[in-house]
Amino acid sequence: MATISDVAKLSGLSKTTVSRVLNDYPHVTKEKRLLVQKAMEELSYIPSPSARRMRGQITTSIGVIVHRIVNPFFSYLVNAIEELAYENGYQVLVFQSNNDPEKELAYLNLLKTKQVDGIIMTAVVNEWDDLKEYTNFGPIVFCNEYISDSNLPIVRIDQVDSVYTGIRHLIDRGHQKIAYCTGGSLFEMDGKNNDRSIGFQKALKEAQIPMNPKWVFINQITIDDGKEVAKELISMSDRPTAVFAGGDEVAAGILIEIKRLGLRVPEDIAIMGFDDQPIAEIMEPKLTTIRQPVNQMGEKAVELIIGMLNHADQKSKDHELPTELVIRQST
Amino acid sequence: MATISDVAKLSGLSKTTVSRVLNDYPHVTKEKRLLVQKAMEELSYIPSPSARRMRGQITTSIGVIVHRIVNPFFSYLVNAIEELAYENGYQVLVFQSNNDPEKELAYLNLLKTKQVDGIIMTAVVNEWDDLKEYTNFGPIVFCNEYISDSNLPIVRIDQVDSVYTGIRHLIDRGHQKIAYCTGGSLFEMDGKNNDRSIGFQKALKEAQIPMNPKWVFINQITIDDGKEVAKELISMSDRPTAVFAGGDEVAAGILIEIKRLGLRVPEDIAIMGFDDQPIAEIMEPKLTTIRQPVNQMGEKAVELIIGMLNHADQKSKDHELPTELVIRQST
DNA sequence: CTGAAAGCGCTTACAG
DNA sequence: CTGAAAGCGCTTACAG
Repeated sequence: MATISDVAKLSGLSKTTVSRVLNDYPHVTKEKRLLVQKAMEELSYIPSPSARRMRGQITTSIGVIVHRIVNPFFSYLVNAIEELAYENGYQVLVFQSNNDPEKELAYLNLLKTKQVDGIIMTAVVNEWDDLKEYTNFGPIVFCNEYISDSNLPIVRIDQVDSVYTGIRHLIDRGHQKIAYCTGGSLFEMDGKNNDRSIGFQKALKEAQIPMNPKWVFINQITIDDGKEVAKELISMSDRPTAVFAGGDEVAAGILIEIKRLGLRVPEDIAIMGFDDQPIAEIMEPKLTTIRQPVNQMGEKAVELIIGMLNHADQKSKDHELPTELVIRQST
Repeated sequence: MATISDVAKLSGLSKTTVSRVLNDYPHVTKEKRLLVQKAMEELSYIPSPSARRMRGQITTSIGVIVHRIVNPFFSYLVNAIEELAYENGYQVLVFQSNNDPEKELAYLNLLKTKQVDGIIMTAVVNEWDDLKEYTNFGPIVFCNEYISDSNLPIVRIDQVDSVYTGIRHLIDRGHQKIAYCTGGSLFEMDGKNNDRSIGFQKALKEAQIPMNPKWVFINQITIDDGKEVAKELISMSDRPTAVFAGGDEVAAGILIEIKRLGLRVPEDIAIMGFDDQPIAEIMEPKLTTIRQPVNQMGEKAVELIIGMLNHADQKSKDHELPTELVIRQST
């Protein structure tokens, strides 16, 4: 590997000058600049990122914290992030927090040690109090999940309104008994799941439907979780006629199990999901769902991070992207 | 951030000694070692990876080249890799080559610049001649796709036998007209897809069934690709009675479209997939498929890379993991 | 506009 | 067993 010294030697100039053309420093004469560039070309010189990093300079990697990469919503998000990052010369590290606060902190710690230059949090499990110290060590952006009560930029959809719209759709279809599945837990006071449940309650209240706590299912994430929900639903004496799931995987699980148990969708129980993952199109009947603009979300987050790395001012903190109610056959 | 000098100062010892305890160098007295450790603790010292990297030493990141992360087979592979890597203190970078040879080389180039310490290639698009120069710059391991005619370690399943078993299953069910979908292209002389087609031809030959080139579909990867295949299949005057797809996504696409067009599976056309992705269980009828041990594959690859980074000898080049024929309802 | 020198945080001969 | 010093490949005051 050629080093900066080799380039300096070959071009007959100093390392300083070479470094200057490397970093687009203004005051270098055209002739010297060309000499240097020619030498770099000839030696197929690539500056050592480790050395540059150590000097606290240019950086080229972004960490993305997800709950789990095998959830299609997250893999599509990572896909969008990786593609735009690549175009900008950045590499992407995948961090699976798997709902473990310790793991999340361990990943954030990589910001301290300059292993990554910035972090996109698409999942968040710690409290803001435990998170905020890391903001001193590099840019952090929320994308998907978030803590409103923070000073970080947020890329998100309007959770309140999206869920409100979904529940309204169910109500418009004549449903009064509506079950609700969330990936979150009880007692969240901030963030995505909290906003969603506000949307849920708003729609119910508006239609003067009392909420039945027995029909609320927390910590529901996977297809298998959905199957369990379906079993519970069916065993109830007072059974809901519709169920809203916070993710298409859970919705799919419910759908599969309900059909297996001999009931019809949507006639006996209507089901709607969230995200609009490929699976929504595959189910029979096809899932009604709320489409998230996953590519735009990922791209916006990359844009923000790179902007912050270049010390651009963040004009606005909140970046809200539009969702869309996709009505198919399950409602 | 505390540096090695801070630790040296606080412990009253030299940087050399601190560095030695950091790297488990043998000849340090217990007392001094404890002094150093106490100082490190007190300062919550974390060695700078950039600096260590620059000295050509300990490294902590592994790149994984995949075709595209949104393919569930790859996201499960990355999941397994990330988890084991995390346990060993390594970070994982996701590189999507997206079938682009240039991108693949750009990623491999990160090995040269020490941005990653090793690379797991789960996808490979370049020829060995263009790849081999990179082997000088750090460990590379094939996992999933591979080039047999190379000197790199390979983690793989027995492609020949797996496909052979699949096709045999179809033949045993009475099928003689069998279509074949592969993600590869024609004229591949080495690697996964070549081995698969050997398995395909072996099974046919053994049953004395001539191969019909019209029933071979190349470059088939996504659900949408599968739908197209189904349309073509159905429009044929001499139509196959069974189709083998090299991935569950393609198989799912075929299944969906065939049903939509009013034919029955497996009565009119039997379908089998490959991988055993979650989607296989979701389809109706459920997909018969070949299960790949995706977790084991990812873990084995990490194990090999870390071993190589620690300069352990690679005893064997080939690591073959078992597959399983999972018979469900689509055949 | 250009360069010599110091320094980033480590490791590694070399010497004792 | 331990340490002073050189060096990894860069950047950045400082000086001219």
